[in-house]
Formats: sequence, structure tokens, C-alpha cells
Amino acid sequence: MATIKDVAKKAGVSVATVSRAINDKGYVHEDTRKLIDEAIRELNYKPNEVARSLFNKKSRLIGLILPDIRNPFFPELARGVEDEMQAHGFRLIIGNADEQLDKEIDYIETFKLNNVIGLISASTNAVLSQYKSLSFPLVLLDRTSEEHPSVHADGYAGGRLAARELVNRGSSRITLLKGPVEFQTARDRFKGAVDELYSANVEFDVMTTASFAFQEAEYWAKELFEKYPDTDGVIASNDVVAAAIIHEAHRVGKKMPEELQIIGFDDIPFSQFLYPALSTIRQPAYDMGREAAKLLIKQINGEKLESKRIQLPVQFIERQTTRKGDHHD
Amino acid sequence: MATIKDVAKKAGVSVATVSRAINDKGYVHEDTRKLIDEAIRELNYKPNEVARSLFNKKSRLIGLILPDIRNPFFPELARGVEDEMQAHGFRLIIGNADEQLDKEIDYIETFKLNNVIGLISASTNAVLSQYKSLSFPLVLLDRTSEEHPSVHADGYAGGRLAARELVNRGSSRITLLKGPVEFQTARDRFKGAVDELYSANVEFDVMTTASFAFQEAEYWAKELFEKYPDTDGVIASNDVVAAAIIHEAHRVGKKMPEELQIIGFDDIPFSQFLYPALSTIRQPAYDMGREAAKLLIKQINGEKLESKRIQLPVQFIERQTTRKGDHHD
DNA sequence: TTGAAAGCGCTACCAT
DNA sequence: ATGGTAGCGCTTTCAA
Repeated sequence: MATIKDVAKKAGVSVATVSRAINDKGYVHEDTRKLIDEAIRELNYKPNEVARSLFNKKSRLIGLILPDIRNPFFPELARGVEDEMQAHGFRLIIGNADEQLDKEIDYIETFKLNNVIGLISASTNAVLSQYKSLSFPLVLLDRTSEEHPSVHADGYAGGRLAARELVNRGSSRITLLKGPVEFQTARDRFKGAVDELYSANVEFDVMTTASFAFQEAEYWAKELFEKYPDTDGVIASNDVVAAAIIHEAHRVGKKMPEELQIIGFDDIPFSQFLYPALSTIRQPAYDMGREAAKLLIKQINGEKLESKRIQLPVQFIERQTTRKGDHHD
Repeated sequence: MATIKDVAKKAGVSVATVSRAINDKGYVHEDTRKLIDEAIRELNYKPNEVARSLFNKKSRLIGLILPDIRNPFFPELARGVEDEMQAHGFRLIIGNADEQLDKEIDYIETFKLNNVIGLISASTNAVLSQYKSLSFPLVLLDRTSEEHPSVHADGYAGGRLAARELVNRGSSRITLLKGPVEFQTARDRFKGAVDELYSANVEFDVMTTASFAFQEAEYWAKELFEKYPDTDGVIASNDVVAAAIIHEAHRVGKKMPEELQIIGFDDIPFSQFLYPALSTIRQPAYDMGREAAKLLIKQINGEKLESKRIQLPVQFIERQTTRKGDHHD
């Protein structure tokens, strides 16, 4: 690979001048610049990012930590981040924490040691001391905390919405699945649903699903019908769990949506292909990713953030696991 | 962040000695080492990867290029790669090419400029000249070429198997979906199915699905039933497409598996949750990822590769979109 | 407008 | 067994 020295030699100038030329800093004569551009092109020169990074203590790399790359919600977030970053000349490197604390810590460490210029984390353990001692900006995605800027969907409204739709469509013995308690987002959804159910004066049971992951979703589904065989409406903790419940409902012979209504959360691409197609509360994952990226870029550029906590609206997506409602809103 | 200088000062030795100590190279007295370890711990020193990388022209980073992070097959590959790499002290950075050539090129460039020590690519355009001029080893994953070591599943056998199962279970007007022609893997599957169908002397139509992606899957499904309304057996190009077909089949009122059998390819986690649960040809994605990682690590360590093309077996997963067969194998 | 030189943090060579 | 030092490729003073 050609270095800046090669370029300098070829153009007959010093490396300092070349450096100024590439970075558009300080003076460089028009003619000299031409010479340099020419040399760069001929040698197909690309500045060595590592050397730059060593000097600047900043690369052009952005780290993104995902808690579980297998849950389709997160790849969608990643795409939003990616597209926005790409448009601004930053490069994204993704780390999959696999819901394991040590992996997450490893990735943070890797990102630090490789001089990322910023970090977006959609992962579990934002409370971690690891996140405090960062020398670069951090944005929380699909998570919140007091200390860091964040982007998340309105889980509380989502919870209320899910409950309201279910009630309006006639479920009266509702089972509310509560996601992992560590997640603020999961708690928000839960609280929203509880509040709505209380105020509508509808009976409901609560079951905790201690994870959002695939492997366990089936287990939660089985447990659900064992514990609450009479339930006629389920508010699932996310679409993956909802998918498992639909599957199990078929197995135990429940008719959907006649005998059992189900509402998911997320609206992952697969939900439309389920049978019956899953009604769900949609989080605008792609947009959330983009917003998080924008927030991070602002910080990198040293701009003031007008809002540190960006909350995006959710939306009820009506499909086939809910009945036609008589409501109007 | 503490540097090697700080450690040296604190331990009262030279940086050279510290360097030798951390890297276990050359002599360093037991007592000195203790001093150094002590200093490292007190300062919480971590060697700066960027500086190391600048000198060595090698980082500990492995690049992984995925063609489409939204197709659940690829995250599964990624996890295999990740786990194996982690066990060997390498760090994985994932790039999502999003099936776009320029993004793929960008990622290769980023990886180069950040001195990755090796690259695994599951992406489209392995033919690219970009892949030729690499200064670090490359392993192709879910792809093959003559020039580079690769790991892939036995698509040909998979195609045969899919066709055989469908025929044995009584489909006689089969529609064979052919994936994107650029992919050797897609061509292999196709060829396998064609060969089997010919030798079984069964009628079949061919429809090309020019992508594996979600957004288009629904379109292929609709096209399928418009063009071939009488088909009673579909060999889908992958599970995502199969999911869309199941969905569409419900819409047009086809009973599965009685009137229509479907076989997918991949066995992504979601397939078990479809209704009817999808029968499919399973690729051992996680293992493929691990094997690719092993292959890359061997190359990095300069070991000879006994086999450059690793082919993993596929397997028929019987679920509900195929009828009970009368066959025995 | 340009260039010489120092230095980012680390490793490796060569002395000692 | 240890240390001084050059140099990886780049940017940035500072002088010219």
C-alpha cells in the first residue's frame, strides 16, 4: 500500500504539504494540489486510518452494540444507524453482545482500544460502570438512562395502546406478559398496559418472560397455556414471543382471533407472515436507528443537543390476531 | 488512559522491558515482571491496539461481511464466527453490505484501512477484484470460489433432497424456485433439485426469485400462484421466501400440506413458528460460521490447510408443510 | 506557501 | 536481563 511518503516523493513535495492537501488544512498552492491529486490517483493512495487514528486519538469508526443479533428487531435498528452513518462518512462496526455481560464489556473494550469516535448501545447493561468512563460520546438506543442521550420508542403509550385495543375488541381475561425486568423499555410497556387495564376495569394475569430470545420463547408459550388456559387475550412482550404463542395456540387448538386475541410488540418483518398474521405495536426501528445516529453525530461535532431523550411514537398494526373492533380512534 | 511509558516509569524500568513483559518475548527477570504486573494493575493499563496495529500492520480484528443482516440465516452464521473468534482472542467486526456492491466495497476498504488480520465474507460479489488484492487471509462463507478457502453447505445434495422428499410425499406438479443466479450456492440447490426431478421423471416449472430478501418475498409468492395456480409442491429458494409462500397460500385458500407441500431452505429459527410449521432443508449455519472461523485462524497462524473447501451436510427437517411420506431413508 | 522535525504508543533491533 | 532508539504512517507546530 502506498504511503504518504510515496505520494510526496512522486509529487515532488514534502509529506507535510501532502497532509495539508488531503485534509484541506492550511495553505497549499493550486498547482501543488494538482500535482498531489495526480500522484494520489496514480498510486491509488488511501490514508492509513490506523496511523491517523493513533495521532488523532479518534478514528472514523462508530461502535454499535446489539444485545441479540438473532432478534430481527435489532438488525433493523442497525440498518437505520448504518444508513445515517454512511451518509456522514462514518463507518459502523457492530458487536453482538449475545445478552452476555462479559461479551458486552469485551466489545466496549475493543471499541475503546480501537479509538472509535462514538458508541451506540442497544444493550442490556447500560448501567455498567464501563459506560461511565468513556472518552467518546455514547447514545443509548432502545434503552434509557438519566446520564446519557437516548432514543427509544414510547413503550408506555405502546402498552396502553395494546391493552386498549385488546379490550375494545372484546378480550376480558387478559394475560399480560412482562418482559425482562432489567429493561426500562419492558417496564414501560408493562406499566402502560397495567394502567390501561386498571382504568378499564378489566381482569388480567401477569406472567414474566425473563428473556426476549428465541430459544426460550417456546417455553414461555407453553407455560402461558398451562398457567392460564382460559385466557382470551395476550399482550406479548415482543413479536418473537408472540410468534411462539401463536404456534402454541394452534397446538392446543385455540382459534385466533375468535377465542384468543394476541398483540405483539415491535413489528418485525416476520410478523406479517405468521398465521394468523400478527397484530402488533410497531416500533419504528429503522427510524430509531437513524435518530440515534444523528444524535451521536451531533455530539461528535460538538453541537448542543436540544433534546437528549428522543422518544418516537408507536403505532398499532392491525392484522389477523385481533378481531374487528367496534371502537373508533 | 495509561500508556506503556507510565507503566515503565511506575515500575522503574524501560518501556522496552515492559513491552517484552506484556508480549512474553525475550528475557525479563521474574522480579521485574512482578513489578511490571503490579504497575499494570495499578494503572489499569491496556496496550493501545491502534499503536500496536500501526507497528505490526496487524490488529486483532477480524472483519465479517454479511450480505443482509435482516435475513436471520446470516446472524446465525455470525454467531458461529463470533464464538470461535472470541475463544481465540480475536475480535469480530461485522459489516452489513445490504446486498449493495458499493457498501461491500466500502467495508472491505474500511477493514483494510483498519488493519484487520483476516476477513470472512458471506457476501455477494466474491469475484470482485477487491478481494484479490488483500494483504490478509480471506475465507468465503456460504459462497465458493476456486481461489479462496471457503465453507458452505452441500447445496446440491440439499436440492436433491428437497425434490426427493416432495416427490416421495406425493407432489406431482412441482414448482422450483430458483434463487439469484449470481450465487453458486443457489445454483447448486437448483441443479440438485433439477437432477432429482428429472431422474424421478416428475413434471416441474421453474420460477426465478431474483433475491432472497424480505421485502420482495411477498412479491414472488404472489407471482407464484398467478403463474402456477395448480402447483402442488413448491421448493422454495430459502425460508424467507417459503414463509411468504405459506402466507400467500392461506390467502388463496390452499390447504397445506394436503393440496400444497412446501419445502424451504436454511431452517431459520422462525420456520418452526410458521403455520403450518415449515419443513425445510437445514443448513448448519452456526457450525458453518465456526468452521469458517477455524479456517481463517489456521491461515492467520500460517498453518497449512488440509482442505480449502469445507462442505457441510444438510438435513431434511420434517415439519408440517409436507405430508407423511411412505418412503424410508 | 512550503518543509523539517517531533511525537502519537508501541515493538524490535542492537548494545550493554 | 535490560535499555536506548529507530520507525510504523500520519498530523501539526514552527521556521523559513
